Amino acid sequence: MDLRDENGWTEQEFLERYRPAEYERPSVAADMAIFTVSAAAEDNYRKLPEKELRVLLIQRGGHPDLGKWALPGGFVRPDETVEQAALRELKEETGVDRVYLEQLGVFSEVGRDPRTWVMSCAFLALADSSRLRLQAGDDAAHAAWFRVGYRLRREGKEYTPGGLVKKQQYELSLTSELAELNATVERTVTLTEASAEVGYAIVADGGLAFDHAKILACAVEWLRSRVNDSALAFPLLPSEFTLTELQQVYEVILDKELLKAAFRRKVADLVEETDRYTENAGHRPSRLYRRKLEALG
Amino acid sequence: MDLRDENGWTEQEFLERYRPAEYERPSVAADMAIFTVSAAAEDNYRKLPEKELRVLLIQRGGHPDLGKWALPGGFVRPDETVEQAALRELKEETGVDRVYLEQLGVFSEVGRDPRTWVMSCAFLALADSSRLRLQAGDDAAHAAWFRVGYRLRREGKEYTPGGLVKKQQYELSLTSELAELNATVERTVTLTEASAEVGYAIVADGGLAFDHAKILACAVEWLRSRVNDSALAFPLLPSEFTLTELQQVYEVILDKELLKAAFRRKVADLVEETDRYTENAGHRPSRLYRRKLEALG
DNA sequence: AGAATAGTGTCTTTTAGACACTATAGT
DNA sequence: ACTATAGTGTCTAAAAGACACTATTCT
Repeated sequence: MDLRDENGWTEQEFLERYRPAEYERPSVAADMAIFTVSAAAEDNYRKLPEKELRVLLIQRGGHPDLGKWALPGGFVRPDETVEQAALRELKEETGVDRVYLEQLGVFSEVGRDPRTWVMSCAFLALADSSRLRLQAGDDAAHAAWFRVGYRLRREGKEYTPGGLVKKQQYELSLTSELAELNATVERTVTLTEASAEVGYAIVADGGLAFDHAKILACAVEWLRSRVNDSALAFPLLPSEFTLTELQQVYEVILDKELLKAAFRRKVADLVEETDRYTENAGHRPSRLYRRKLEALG
Repeated sequence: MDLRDENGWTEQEFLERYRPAEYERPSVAADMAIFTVSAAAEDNYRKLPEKELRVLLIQRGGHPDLGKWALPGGFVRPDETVEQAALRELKEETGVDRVYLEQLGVFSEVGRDPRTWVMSCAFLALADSSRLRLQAGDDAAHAAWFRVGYRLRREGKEYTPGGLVKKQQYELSLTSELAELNATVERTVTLTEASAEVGYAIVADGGLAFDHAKILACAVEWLRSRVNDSALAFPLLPSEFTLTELQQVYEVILDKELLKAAFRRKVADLVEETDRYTENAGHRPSRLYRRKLEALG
């Protein structure tokens, strides 16, 4: 590039003279909501165990928010992308390295971290529970998989001049052997002629650190809104699975029962049969399926 | 909070002693793809003018990438969120302040800015063309609305052990009176049993600065994938519009013609009639509709 | 045999696609 | 009168919902 700027410099000359600006810079953390679907305990040998949606949380071992539960994560380094940082932290804290990873968004509310200017680049990760092994990180006193519940509790509309504001309070309940957290998040949809805006506010953090209740609410909503489009359920299952297991993943994410026949029709093109069946189930065995790679793009 | 950490400090004591870590920090820019739908010139007084999807680009007046075209944007400040930064920059550069704004994601590839470590938090904004007035910012030699084209040019699949890689080359063409840019972006979908990953790479930047061809490709794909769910089309229209105009917005985003009867059935619940009609159109006048606020959440 | 799930068939309802038809201001 | 769009009706095809029925293995 031989173009010269108003100082008569080429790009090369400009870069040699360039000194990072005096602007203040934020720390950027990659935090992630890693979900898995695991089987609850079942005493009746005949019945299939119920599936549960679970998310990994780590109890903070230092200030700020000492003792509260937080999403695993860490700061992004200059030699990596935010995705690489997320995968690195995930590997360090759970030992998993091949997961489905998706950006949720940047959470940058002023004052969200009392130490300094920190924005969080939040990720959603999905992993097959059979491949997980949990490793508590160095900064974590404890780590645990929490059962996730997310339900609408209250809803209200309000008409304003030229618009409509809709407020919904969702209860986010997280349960594990170590703790039971109940956070309340308010989702506000502001609708005007020209724009639409969705905002989240934490009404009660329920023992979750920073603004992580908000991130988790976004993560669950993201999951629910996208489970149908793409093949989001497969990363949550082992490579061979029954159609009932696949259906249970959908049901656990949507928190809603689906009809078997319709579900099977819908996923028919996404999977392919194997010759194998489940065994010793206490009832009729079930054919195992594989994800059909040809499908989807 | 009276909890004490391993040094015996309370959170207050910890924060008083806290010094920002020595970690290197990135600059974070909020860049945005602001779209509008405007009417092309039409010589036949009877015919409706064709609609065009347009995006605002600014020609860089300084190094690096001097002379190339870039998305408007600027650095995030410590006293604002990334959304506020995007809106502030938008206001400064276009004079618009009430727009639909959505996070697209963080683009953080190492070396994407030759000066220093800069990650871009990319936004998609939608605005009604009748309300726009363009103001060239201080750092911009020129600014212009570019007609956007985004088409698949080449596609290929490749089977790898345990997976499938699908590569698609899209041509992104941007046309204005000032310049005609043709970038090529490769979209790579990597599918394995456990995960799925979508990556973008710039094959040819066509005169677009930094990785902005990639951001624009993501923006157009985001628009196309979401135009149906939510009421994405309304921010692109004035408050009263004809159903044909609404349909044209969908068509211009999807780059595809839709059937009138089916389209009207689909949007019937999203709009409400007014008593007003278009006038002097050279043909039968058309009823004006308004967005129905009651619909959607 | 009985329990519990696997898997299929079919009827109904809803939604989308296709296309033809009528209606009407403006020149 | 003619043009170009506005707007509706209807047939068909595809997808989703509902539900009943048969099949099968393990205890």
